[in-house]
Amino acid sequence: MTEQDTFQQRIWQIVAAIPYGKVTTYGEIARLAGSPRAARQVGGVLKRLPRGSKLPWYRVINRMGEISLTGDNLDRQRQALLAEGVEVSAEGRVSLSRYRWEI
DNA sequence: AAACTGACTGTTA
DNA sequence: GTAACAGCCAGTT
Repeated sequence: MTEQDTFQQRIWQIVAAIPYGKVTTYGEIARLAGSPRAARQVGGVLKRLPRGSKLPWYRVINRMGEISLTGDNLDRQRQALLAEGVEVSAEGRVSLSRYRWEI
């Protein structure tokens, strides 16, 4: 890692800006970061977040309005969203029309 | 340097 | 609504 403006740093900054109680998608973050085709890499950045990071990584879901994680990880993300008032089904479904972060 | 990986997405059927 | 597929590209090995 360097001191330059890396892709990872741009992702961190954008995720940090997602408002409380709102969600956005991997693809939208990629677009805001200037790499509209790098949605998959956004997931990669979040996967490798340092332990103890304060970033609201759990506000990022996929374009279908679903949590992309599975198993226990899905449940952790679901609980984090429920804790800020975002309705999430047991399967990890969120209503994008209601909770999407609009810039 | 080359190969591999995958918290994704758009298209097609 | 589903499923398969190809492209995608930063990080990791």
